[in-house]
Amino acid sequence: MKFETENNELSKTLDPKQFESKWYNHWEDNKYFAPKMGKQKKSYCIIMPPPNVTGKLHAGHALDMTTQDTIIRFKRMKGFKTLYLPSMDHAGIATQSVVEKKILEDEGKSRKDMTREEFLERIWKWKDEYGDFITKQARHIGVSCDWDYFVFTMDQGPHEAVNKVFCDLYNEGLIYQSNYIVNWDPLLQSAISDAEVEHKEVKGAFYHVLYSVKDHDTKLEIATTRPETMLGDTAVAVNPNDDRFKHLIGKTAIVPLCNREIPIIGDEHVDMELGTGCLKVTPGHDFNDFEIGKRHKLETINILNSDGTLNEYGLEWKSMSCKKARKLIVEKLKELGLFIKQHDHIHQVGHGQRSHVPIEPIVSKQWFLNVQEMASTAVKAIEDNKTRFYPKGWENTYFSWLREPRNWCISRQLWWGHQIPVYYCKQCENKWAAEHKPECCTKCDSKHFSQDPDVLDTWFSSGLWAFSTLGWPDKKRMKEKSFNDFFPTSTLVTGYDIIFFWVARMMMMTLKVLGEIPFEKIYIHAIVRDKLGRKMSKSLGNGIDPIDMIDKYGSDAFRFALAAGSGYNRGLNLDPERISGYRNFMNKIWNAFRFIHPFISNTKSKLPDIQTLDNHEKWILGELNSVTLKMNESIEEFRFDDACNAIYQFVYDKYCSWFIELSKNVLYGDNEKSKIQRTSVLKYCFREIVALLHPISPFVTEEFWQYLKNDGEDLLIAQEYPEFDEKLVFDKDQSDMNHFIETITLIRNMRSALNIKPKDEISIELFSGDKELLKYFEKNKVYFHELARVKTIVTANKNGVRPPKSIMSATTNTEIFMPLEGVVDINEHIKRLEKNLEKTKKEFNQNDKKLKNKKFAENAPKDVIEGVKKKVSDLKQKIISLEENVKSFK
RNA sequence: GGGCGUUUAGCUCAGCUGGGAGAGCGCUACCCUUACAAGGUAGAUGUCGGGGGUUCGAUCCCCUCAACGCCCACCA
Repeated sequence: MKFETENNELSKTLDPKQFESKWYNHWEDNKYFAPKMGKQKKSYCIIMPPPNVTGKLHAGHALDMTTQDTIIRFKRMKGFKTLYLPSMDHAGIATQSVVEKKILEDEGKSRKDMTREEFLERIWKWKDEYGDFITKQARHIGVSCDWDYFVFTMDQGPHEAVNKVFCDLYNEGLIYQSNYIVNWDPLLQSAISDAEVEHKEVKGAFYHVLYSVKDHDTKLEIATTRPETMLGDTAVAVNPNDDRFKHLIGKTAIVPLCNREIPIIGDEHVDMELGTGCLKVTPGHDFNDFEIGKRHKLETINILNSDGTLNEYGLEWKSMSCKKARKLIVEKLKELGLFIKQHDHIHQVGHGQRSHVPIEPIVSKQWFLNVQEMASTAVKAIEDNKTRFYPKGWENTYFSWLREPRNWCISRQLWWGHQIPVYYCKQCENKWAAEHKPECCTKCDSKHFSQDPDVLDTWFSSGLWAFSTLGWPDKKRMKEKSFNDFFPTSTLVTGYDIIFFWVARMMMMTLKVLGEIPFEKIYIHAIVRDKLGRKMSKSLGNGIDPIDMIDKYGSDAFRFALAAGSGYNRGLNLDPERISGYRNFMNKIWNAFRFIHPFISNTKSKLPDIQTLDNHEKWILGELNSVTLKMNESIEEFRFDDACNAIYQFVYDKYCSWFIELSKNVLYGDNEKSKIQRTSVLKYCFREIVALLHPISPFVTEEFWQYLKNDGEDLLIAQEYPEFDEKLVFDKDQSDMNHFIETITLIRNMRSALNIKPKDEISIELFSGDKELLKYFEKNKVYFHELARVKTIVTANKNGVRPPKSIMSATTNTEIFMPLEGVVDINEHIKRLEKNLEKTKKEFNQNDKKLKNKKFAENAPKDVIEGVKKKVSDLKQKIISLEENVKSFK
């Protein structure tokens, strides 16, 4: 027992470091995380959204993992066969950049100085070295995943899944190669998908330039934000309904600078109101223009190199960046007198999600996945409630992405990733897809063939994650991993920022490949921000490092803070102060435990016979029972905030503040029988508290369990989760106790207001119309002394004679009189009484008015009317007694 | 340009299908009372963003305005 000091006493403060890693190792080493069939005879599976291999645990991961682990531990205790499957993503672009940068820094070598094989070897080496850093950190969070199931997206299993799916979709014609305009990231020098483009507001300008018309003396004024792309213009377009220009359709315009002759065409797309009504068409570098180009069979000219600089079409500006060229070209146009004017223009420009540089629309040969049909199937699955979003509102985000999908560009010009399994024969120009590297060409048997150099978008393999992690497509592996038990998985837990990156794609791919939904529920949690609601970022330096927090406050407190902030909200503003608050909470529980510890060692954990329970015991068990219900319901529907509040309040306000305090008298008293009974109730409640809390804060609760468990009982992680019990509902005891608490609080309030020293004892007289309640007070005389230092107490019916010259206060059903003793500031007391009176009268009037309102009486439901009636009569009584007391002093 | 969301105590937020507003932290006063000062007891504070409407009754429903935030959209 590590907590005991030299004197064999438990230390006053809880030190999480004493047991966190101890318990994690113990759980892991003894296979407590492995799926095991429990009483539910059903399984429950969550797949961890794979963190990037380059990653360091950030607050978002911590929230992700905490909510997942809470659900898993809850379900495990409920008796489900649970699997929390840990995984990791190769994160193509991110990882390749990191490693490239590192090699450049260390050795001054770029990727181009190496062969593909050499480079990949280096990445794998890097991955082996740093790759499981994040999984080590995850253990500090306490994730109860079965590490035997760990999968990396580049492992053999997922690789086979990727290849199989690719080939099937290819053979079905859904994966195709096409020359199409794509988002080109000039820094990565790769195509990226639409989802990876972020639009940012950029201050630019409209440049007005003159194009001359061949054999015609008019000049066309064209407005553009990108004058440099005129070098790739292959048409000028006007709206065919535009009277200003329609006579020019069919004529030829001449592009300045390169003097290319291009047709003037009519296209409805041109907005007559915008710019000058004349549009330069650059099919090679603009999405709209590309479409126009297709419609009019225009030539497509690519004026850019893969790094975003101008190529030979750039003439004298060749090899310059677009930005630089733009400036010089504008100057040149000015010289030539072709420049009219420019004015500022703020517009949205696409930037690479990873590289943060402006993306260039470029026409290139890429692989695409036709998602049209898959998308509508995925929409339907949610519409039909086959899978549900929690909170439901996120459906809209999902739908908005899937209802107008553009085909997914899945090829990336990178080396790190799943290489596209398409092969090209050098002999016969055959092209085919194959799951396994072929021996020879499928047509001509030639051994001279090459594989497509591109790799797949990282999200392609992630899209298969719901089933490739469980062994698919290999029958043997699927059996080993109990595929049939765990697929479809139960709940997907993730942030809203990847609803379309990941959730939508898993839905599409899984429905397509297996014809089933990937998961039954989708819980979308908040995005973690700093306490001011700002995104955590490196540049702001406002990031919260989970490991720091765990170090400072303990994993349990950190987890509790995250859970307490998680419900159906979209943002979680994490303030370290809060974590520290919950650290205090953990310490509070610890000290409650320290108090009961000496009494419970020889006590049974079993609940005593209900018949023998006294009022206070029934009360606490009733309260415990409600909390149990609340916790079960809340976790079930992902309202972790409610669950945390419920247990927090129970522990602080019920168990510690009242039950333990009320128990002292019993425990230090002489009645052995009551003592034993009270001890077992204290212990029983504490065991339940610890069990209820375990899914949220696993370490400290497991530690407590060691002191609480019976001989032969397993660890807490393997115990059953408490359930609501109808036998433990005690309404009468609950309401009596509430009156009691109210009365005690009021007496304390009076003491405090009158500046009576905490140690001084007082006498009081209680008047009430409720005989039962008076009896209850009589029975609890001793506690008035314990809790409010009341020396003598007299109870009387409300018709009794009030003591003269007494300080008075009242709840709605009890009047409290405190005879004057010593020097008390009467004026102060009268002031207080009058304030109270005013407040009570106001409340009375409000309710009375309502009652007198005919329409209220006609329309309001009976129970509401009854409630108001009762309130009015109680308040009236209270007013009378307050007034009398005021009078007695005047 | 579309869509979504937020606006409740000093701060961060809860308030389910309408019956008179809550929590945590912070703050104030008094207490080192033998579980806990990472604590105890008591206390203060809100025109529930503005305006209008429906209703006997609105923080909750409808309309409108405002502020802030997020997402989507092909850069004329």
